Formats: sequence, structure tokens, C-alpha cells
Amino acid sequence: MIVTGAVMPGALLAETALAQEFEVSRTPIREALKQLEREGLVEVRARVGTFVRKPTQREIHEMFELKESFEGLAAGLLAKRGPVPELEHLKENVARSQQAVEHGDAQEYSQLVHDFHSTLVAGADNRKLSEHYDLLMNQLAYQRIVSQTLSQPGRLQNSVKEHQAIIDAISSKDPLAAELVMRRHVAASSQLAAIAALKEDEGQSN
Amino acid sequence: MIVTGAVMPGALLAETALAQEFEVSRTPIREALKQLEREGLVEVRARVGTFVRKPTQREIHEMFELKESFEGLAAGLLAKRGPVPELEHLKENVARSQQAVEHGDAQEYSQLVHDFHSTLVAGADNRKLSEHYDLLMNQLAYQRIVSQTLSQPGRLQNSVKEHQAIIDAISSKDPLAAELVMRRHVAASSQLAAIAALKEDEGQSN
DNA sequence: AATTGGTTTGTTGCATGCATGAAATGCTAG
DNA sequence: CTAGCATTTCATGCATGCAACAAACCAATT
Repeated sequence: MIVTGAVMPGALLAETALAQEFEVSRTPIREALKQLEREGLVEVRARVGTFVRKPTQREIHEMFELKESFEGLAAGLLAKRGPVPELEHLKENVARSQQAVEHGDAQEYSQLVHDFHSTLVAGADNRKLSEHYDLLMNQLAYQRIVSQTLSQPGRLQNSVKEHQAIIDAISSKDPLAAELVMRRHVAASSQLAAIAALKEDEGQSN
Repeated sequence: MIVTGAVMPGALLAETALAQEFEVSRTPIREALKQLEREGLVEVRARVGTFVRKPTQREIHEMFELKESFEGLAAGLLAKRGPVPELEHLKENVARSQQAVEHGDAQEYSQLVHDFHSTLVAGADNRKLSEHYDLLMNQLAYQRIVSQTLSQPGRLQNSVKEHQAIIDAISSKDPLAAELVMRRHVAASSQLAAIAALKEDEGQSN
């Protein structure tokens, strides 16, 4: 809903309006908005209104630091796991990503990248990690969609190679290497995404 | 409230009862309980009741893995920071912890350990990290568990030494070492805490 | 024209009533 | 005495009304 960017940041989310739209009373709407407030997606100003929150540039930076830590942990845990059912899925993902890059299919590639990272975190077999990760990614989602498509074509090929290296480290049961490679990969991607988000931000505010 | 263990796991938290206790209507109580449900502290079974949730042994293990990752990240970020105002506070904390260990003051030491870790995470200067960390620690009810590991004789002195090593790594601006030492420290403490939690669990269920 | 004051409007915060459904309870039959 | 069924109890889920308050608006005055 909000994470897809369907509503613009700063927009008012009036309880009564949403209640009419979804054809329920204010109460369940209100509870949902409170949840979103706790997730940091909206800001409820008492007796004024509920507004879609726009993450600051600093918060985006902080969230990318967390993302690196989360996914690094996930990669390490995957390498520590005995059998990893998701490994085949990840290998196939890399193969298809390679094809997508060669064909210049940005849409397909964006989808595959998202699938790769969420499969990897899910495969870590740590539900609490997944919960925290999902929470984090919800807050980042809007920026993610925009910046993914704007990544430079040269980066995509490198990204695929890094994905392959991550899989290799996991396959060889090397948790330290898996975490290290993963973190470097996320850091590199994050840097580009942060720059894209910054430019987007400047374009909006002017 | 719940995190302090004032109410036992499995206990029913009736909205009407809480409403009378706090002298408000059900509505704000209800919102608070929904928040706690999202935080994983209580379980709301539709039209049955709201109950204090008891983390499974597996969840405790997962949360300790997350704790290690969070605090490792925090230590690394601290070492990366230029000036660290909290460093003096941390040094003083270690000095007082050393005294507490020598005097066998378990109560004081427990408080100092908690202060050390929260100061360290807060000092990382990453609010999103702090939010996720606080969320995690609420679920762990850490204070309750850690107090039971205090009876371990040799562990306390080792813990203080590890705290000192963490400070040294931060002082020398070595992020990798800071993270590594921190993670080893958390892993060691977590192992003892997990054992304590397991024993408490067995004691309860019998 | 600008400012200040009061009024109006719109929003959330809270209280409360009713509907829904699950679980406990008791009653009856075997 | 036990098993099964109806009933009663009790909890949340949702709808709605009212109060409180912030902000926008408008008019009067300087």
C-alpha cells in the first residue's frame, strides 16, 4: 500500500476517509495506522492527522547499515547450516539474473535481485531475523523501487558475480567468507542506492 | 511491565480488567495490547483473550544470534566514529564493574552490565539500530535472564576483561577488531544465558 | 495592507454499546 | 459415573457518539 509508493509522502491519511474507502468503521483503520506508526511508515500527530512519513537521508543511511548487518548475518548462518534447500533456488536465480543482464531486462533483473535477497534471508532459518529484516525493508521499500531501476548498467554485471561468490562461499561452508562477501556486496549496492535516493530527494524538494 | 516479569507467561490480560486497573476505557488498553502483540510480547487469540507470550527455546536462540549481530555492528560503528563522547562513560563503567566483581556485588554488577551494553549501542549513533535493539531486548526479557548467570564464578571477571578489550579496540579505531571482540563476548555471555533460560524453562514446565 | 482576535472546521482520542464467537459449565441421558 | 449436548458466560471485534484540541479562516481594527 504505502510501501509501493501509491500515496505520496506527506499526504494526509484521514481515518474517516480510509474508513469509507475500505467500508469499515474507524476503529480497525485506526489500529492499522497505529501499527504503521510503530513501523515508522506514518506519523500520527495528535488531533491533527496521520501523515505518510518520509525517511530522512540520515535514516536511509542508517537503514542501509542495518541491511548490511542483517544480510551478512543471514549469509553466515546459511553457510553454517547443514543442508540448505534454498541453495538450488539461489543458483537458478543467479543463472536467470545473468541472462537478464545479458538481455538488458531491467524489470526482470530487479525482481530477481529482490528474490535473491529475500530467499537468502529466509534461508537463514531464523524467524526473528526475518521479522526484523521485513520490518526494515518495509521502511526502505519505496526508495528501493526507484533506485533499483536507476542503477548503472555496469554495476549489474558485477552484482551478478557477487551473488555467485556469495553462493560459492555458502556452498563451501565458509561462514566468515560468506558474511564478508555478502556485506561487501550489500555495501556496494547500498552506496549506489543511497546516491540515487539522494538525487531523488533533491529532485522532490526543489 | 511485562518485560520485568511482573506477570507470568500464559496469564490472561483481559481488556476490561486492565481498563479498570488503569481507570481508562478499553480503547487505549486495546491499542496498547495490539502494539505488544506486534512486538511479540503477547498473543491475541481472537475472541478468546490476550495472553502473555512465552518465547520458545528456539526463539531465544535466534534472538541471541541477533543480539550478537546488533552489538557487533554497534561496536564497529563506534570504532568508526570520530569522537566518541560515550567512551569516558564506558571506561568508568568498566572500572566500577571491576570493583563490583572484587566486592562480589552481584546486584551492582548486573546493573553495570546492562548500562555498558545499552550505552555502547546508543553510542553507535544509529537510531534505527537502537530501535531494533530495544525491540529485541524487550522480547528477550534480558534483565531477568542475565541475573541468573551471575552465580557463575569465573565468568564475571572474564566479562570485565572482555569489556575492557572492547573499549581498547574502539579507542584504537579498529572497527574490525571491535566487532570481532564484541561478538565473541556476546556469544560467550549468550551461551551461559541460554543455558540459564533453558533451566528456568524446565523448572517452570515441571 | 497588515495584524489580531474570534469562529469555524476538521481531525484524532476516548468511552460505550452491541454483535460474534469460543470456551466453560451444567444438565440430561445412557 | 461418564459422555454428549445445550446453555451460559466471557472475551474480543467493530460501530458509533462525543469531547478536546489544533489549524485554518474570516472579519474587524489599526
